Parts: sequence; structure tokens; C-alpha cells
Amino acid sequence: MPKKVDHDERRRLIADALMRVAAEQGLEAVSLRHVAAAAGVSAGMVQHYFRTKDEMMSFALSAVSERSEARVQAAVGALGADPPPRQLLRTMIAALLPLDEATRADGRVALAFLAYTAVRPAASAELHPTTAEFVHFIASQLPSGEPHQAAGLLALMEGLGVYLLGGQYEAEQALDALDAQLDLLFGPVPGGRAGTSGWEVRTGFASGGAPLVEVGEESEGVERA
Amino acid sequence: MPKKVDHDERRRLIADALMRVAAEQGLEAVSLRHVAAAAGVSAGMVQHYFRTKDEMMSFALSAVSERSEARVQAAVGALGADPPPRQLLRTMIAALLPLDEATRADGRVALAFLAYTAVRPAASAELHPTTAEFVHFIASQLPSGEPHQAAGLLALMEGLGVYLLGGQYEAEQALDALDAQLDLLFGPVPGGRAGTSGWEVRTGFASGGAPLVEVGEESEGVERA
DNA sequence: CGGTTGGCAATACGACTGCAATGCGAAGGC
DNA sequence: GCCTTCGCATTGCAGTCGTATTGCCAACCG
Repeated sequence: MPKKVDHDERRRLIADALMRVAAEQGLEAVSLRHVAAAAGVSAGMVQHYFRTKDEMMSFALSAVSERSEARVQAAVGALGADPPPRQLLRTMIAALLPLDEATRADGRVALAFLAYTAVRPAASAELHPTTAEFVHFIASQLPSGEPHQAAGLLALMEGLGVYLLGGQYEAEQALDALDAQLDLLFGPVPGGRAGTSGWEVRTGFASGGAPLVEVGEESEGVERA
Repeated sequence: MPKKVDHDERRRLIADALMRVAAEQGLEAVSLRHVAAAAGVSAGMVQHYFRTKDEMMSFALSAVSERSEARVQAAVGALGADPPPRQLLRTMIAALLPLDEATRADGRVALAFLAYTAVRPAASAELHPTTAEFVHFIASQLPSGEPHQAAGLLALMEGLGVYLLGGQYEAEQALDALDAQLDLLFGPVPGGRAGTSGWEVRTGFASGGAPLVEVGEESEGVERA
């Protein structure tokens, strides 16, 4: 073989550029040439490593999931062995929340992919049934062991992420809501951060903030179409 | 003036077609010609009623929110005067959840718009700060009156919607999780549907189901891009 | 009846898309 | 020292995009 290049490294480099484009301008702006320009390579090279655009999208999709998984594992690993369940869950969930600008960018990409795959189920067939396992794990950490409560906690995390991305919740409000939920599930903790002080619903989104309304109806129905 | 046509009715007809296209093929597939074809009109007519595509998108966006609002009001109106807070909240939230195939289509559109506006904040500037008001209202219905708990309940609803759309949760599981949460907030009810019986995490999504993984990381981070 | 005006269709245009095909330089195998 | 093979860039093509422009038809005013 002639040249020696790490095939997978190149693909990751391209996928990084894709995520950068998607985070800034949305998935609609993701095109071969656009991604190539963002990666600082030629459009032909992108085509060389991904024979089709769908292939590129699928790779980027799995890259997103891999990175988040790594993020959770890093956060949990910093916790030491056998942490108390409440702290473990809080750490894992906080690691999955888009709390700072860097993780918000990733969250936007993930959100875009969420809508993307909602219409193209085949694009994510390779991904594992992580959600079900996660619910199961959460339930095992709960005092009640209730799967319903575990599913609710996971959904709460998801919703917090959506609202954080939409700008309706600030990071602190989201964490307060999370802690309040953990209070409900584990029982209140004296030294916790679960106090009610200082919470105020944010108003006045006129200053270029993200939309509120469609978040409120993110999952609403419109009848037929 | 010559002809007599209801300007707004035409716009709604076109917006309906747009939502149909978006629900089936995603927002990326929404183009003037596509929408025109779905509406059974000429492309020129669409252009006549919406001078620009962004104008059309904004109109459809507000139409989505209007419809969901109407849905909630209809559900609440069927409840009679002064319903108990728990029942009121459950009814409102259930009305916003994509529980059947018809509302799922609307939910897909709303999800697409959510990702869309995450990148174009200006497209939704006209929408009101509904979320903050909603949190406030929920808090007023809660025994604790805790805004944190209210924000958490709203986030849980949002997450349930996302997972319902993704196919990770079935309608019954979502409602069970919702009721379990209401149990936590209001205290358990003897006659409630909050039993743990029959809950089983769904596995084996191989059969064309929607993705699980990127839902699990819907709000994760990927570092920088 | 002529003219004006709104409703709507058709077309043209430039920019962009994904993708296939082609070309060329460089690095090893023989 | 060829010669294959890989890495990568370039170009071309058919199609779609959003938008501006043009033109026809029907309806109402005078």
C-alpha cells in the first residue's frame, strides 16, 4: 500500500467538521462541500472516505453517541468506587445535560439528529437499545426500584436538555429541578442544594433568545398534519 | 377588488400541507414546490401567499403552537369547572403528549421545528414566553407550590414526548411514568393507576423502530463540535 | 365598455446539491 | 525500474433549490 493514513482518524476529522457545521447552522446546512470546507479539506476527500452522504451522516450520528457515552464514563470514573446511588445518578445525568456552551453545541447536533432520525428510522438501526438498559439501571439505583420512576427521571433529564437548549431554563434552574426530583425519589437531604431560594422563572426572551412556545408544545399534536 | 378569497384560509391550507410534508419526510424536504404539490396547488400560488420561504415557515410554526394550545383548552374544557389539581395537570399534560399516531405526526413536526429554531432564533421571536407561565401555573397547582418541582414536571412531559416520538416508550409506559410522578408530587392515591404491575422495558428495537441511542444522548455533549 | 386590480400560473435564473468519472502524484512490491 | 494501488483533487452532470419576473384571466369600478 502506498501512503499511510489512519482511515478512521480521517473519518473522525470529517465528522467533527460536520458537527461543527450542524451545531452552527443546522443539519440542513450539512453538505459535502460545506463539511469539506469546514474540515479544511477538498470535497473529493470527503467523498473518498464516505461514498455517500448517508454514510457520512450515520457515522457522525454514532460518533455523537460515542462521545456522550465517553463523557458519562469520565464523569462516573472521577467518582471513585461504589458512590452512593443518588450521587451516581446525579453525576451521570449532569454529564448528559448541555450545561455550558461547549456541550450546548453538541446538544444542538444531537437534537438535530433526533429530528433527522425521527423521519429516517433506518439511519440509526445500528445503535443499541441504550434507553431500555438505562431505565433498568436507574431503577436499580432507586430506593423504590420502580421502573416507572426511573423512566420518569430519564424523561425529566431529556426534557431538561431540551429546555436548556431552547434557552427556557438556565443551567442552575435545570440542576435545581434535577435535585428537587432526586429529593422526591430519595427523600430530602439536609445538606443538599435543594433549597427553594432564588428561583425565578425567566421572562422577557425578547433579546434574541430561543423560542419558548414550540418547546412548550414540542410534543403536542396538531390533529392530522 | 376582483376575486374574493379568504387570504388567511389559503395560508392555513398551505401550512397544513407543509406540516404533512414535514411529518412524513422531515423539514429538510419542505420546499415551495413540494408543499405546493402536497397542497394540490401551483408553486406560484404558494409564492403568492408567502413572499418568502421563511415567512411560510414562521406561519407554520405559529400554526403548530396554536393548534396545541387549542388541544389543551379542549381537553381542559371537557373537565368541568374547578377540577382537582392533579386531574387538571394530568389532563393538560396528556393532551400535549403524542400518544396516538395522529398526534405523533404533529409531534414530529414540532420536534423538527424545535431543532430548526435552535439554529434560527429569529424565526420564533413572535412567540410568547409560554413556558415560564406554564411553570408558574403548574407550581400553583402543586401541593408544595415548589417551582423546582413544577419545572421538573414540565421537563418530564417534554422528555416523555421525545421518547414517545422516538419509539422508546409506548403510550402506556409514558402515562405510567406520568402517574408515578404525580404520585410523588401529590402523594399516592389508592384508586390510582399507579401500580407497578406489567411494566417491562421494551427491548429489541430492530424492527425498524426509531433510534434509541441518540435519544439517550439527545442532550449530551461532544466536547467542541 | 374599457380599465384597473387581485389571483394565480409559468418561466427564467443563478446558486447549490449529491454523485460519478477522471486524472495525477506518490509510495511500496516485484 | 516499472507498475500497481492508494490518496486525493478536479470536473462534469442532472437535478432541486429560492426567488424575481412576466403574463393571462376573472372580476369589479367607472
